Amino acid sequence: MAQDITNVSVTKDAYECTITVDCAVFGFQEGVLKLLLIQKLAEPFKGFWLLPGGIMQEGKTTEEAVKSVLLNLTGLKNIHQEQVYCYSDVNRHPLKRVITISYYGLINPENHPIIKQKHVSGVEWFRLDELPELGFDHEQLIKDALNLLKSNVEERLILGELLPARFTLTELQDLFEALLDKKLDRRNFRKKVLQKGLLANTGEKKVGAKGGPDLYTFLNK
Amino acid sequence: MAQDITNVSVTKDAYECTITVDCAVFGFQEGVLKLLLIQKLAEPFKGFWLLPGGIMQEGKTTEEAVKSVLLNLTGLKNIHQEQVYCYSDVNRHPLKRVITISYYGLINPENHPIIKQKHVSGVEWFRLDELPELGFDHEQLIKDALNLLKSNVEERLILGELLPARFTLTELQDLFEALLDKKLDRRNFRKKVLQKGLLANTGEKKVGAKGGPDLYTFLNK
DNA sequence: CTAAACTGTGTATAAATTACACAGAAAAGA
DNA sequence: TCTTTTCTGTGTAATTTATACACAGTTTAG
Repeated sequence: MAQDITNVSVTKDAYECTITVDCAVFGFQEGVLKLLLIQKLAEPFKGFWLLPGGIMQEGKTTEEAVKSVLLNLTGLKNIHQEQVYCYSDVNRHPLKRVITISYYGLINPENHPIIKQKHVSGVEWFRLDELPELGFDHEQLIKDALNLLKSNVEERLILGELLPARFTLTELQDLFEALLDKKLDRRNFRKKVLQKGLLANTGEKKVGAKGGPDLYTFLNK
Repeated sequence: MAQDITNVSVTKDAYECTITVDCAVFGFQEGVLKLLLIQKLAEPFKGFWLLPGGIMQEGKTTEEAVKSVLLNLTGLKNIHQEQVYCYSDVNRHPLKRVITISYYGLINPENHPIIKQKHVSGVEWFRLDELPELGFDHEQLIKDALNLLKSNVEERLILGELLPARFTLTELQDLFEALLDKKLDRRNFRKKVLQKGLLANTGEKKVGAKGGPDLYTFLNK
């Protein structure tokens, strides 16, 4: 019953399989959290909306593959990304066996114009409560990505590129409220995020804003 | 500058790469947390101690690959396992490009005798503070696995197979103290774990133990 | 220069966490 | 069998953390 070593050790002729990456790109737009989806032009799942995704090319890391995929499908570049999970069910893709590493990204859509590339029939931002029917197991990937996003935001203040280099605490709070989908008390919110020790008051004030709010930055970044 | 669709879409001839899995098997033995390592019989890293690991075979999920690898190298079977992270650096393996999905497992060594298989020169439990020099990037994998283990234990009471079906709160606390590497107050510990709502008092007492401690079980398992 | 909209702050209350001690139950040993 | 030892189970006071809440000062808009 014991199997041979060739079954587990890495050899030149070891079984290989295609690696794909999918990326849930979240954008904060008009005060609400949205998700970027593409519409497929070709089978499988032609016409369905999906997370942007694709194969990892030779010599690339999965992180580099995510960058390449996003550029090729949506025109997006320079996206902060976090790894979510590896999905390896055998029948995830109808054409051939693939393993998928999923990521999420966080961007400010104003800084990242999306440019539909020729091999997709649509690229659009969707409100999270108005998602269309999705292909593959992408509902699950989105759910998992959103959970990780929330815990990264709340516990580690990981906000990707949603904030400019210098920002006000109100801008930060608005973000929190949209991402976590709940209203927060201003004074308590400030106490909480400041005592994490990740923020520094620049001593400068934002001009052109009522009240003259202080500008903050992230300390270790 | 825009790349062609063939670079990202899944096709029959899409680039493929070997998938490996590594598993940090933690065991709770003699009141202390240990890690199971194997010693390699062949290059690369011949003679080095490593996490048990190996390739994913055709038609298997990564979870199944972990099971197969553990059986083939250590004789272990039926191990609770949790996915940790996917490592995709291009030069992780000297023989060829591989992508590694890492897992951790938690077992009670008394229930799982380890049987050195013929293609490894050693299989041993090591105390975490007495780990030998390790091959590959396994120091990093262990660090990441241990972090996830701790947060899974503390937040979600995920204890794998370290506990029998029915156990006393003292047994649970001893586990916590070993896994988290700190001393806990008995009364406060009880309040905390009980209010998670994951445990049920069976109403029975453990026989053969002083004090006649109550036996508990996990509710949803 | 007045009105409107925003910022920054402190305190009292509630909730959660921590520190701490003793009586009862079972086993071990005389 | 009874005395000692070792373990279990529990409550409360003190501290820390989280929550609810209001007003005076600053800036833009008109």
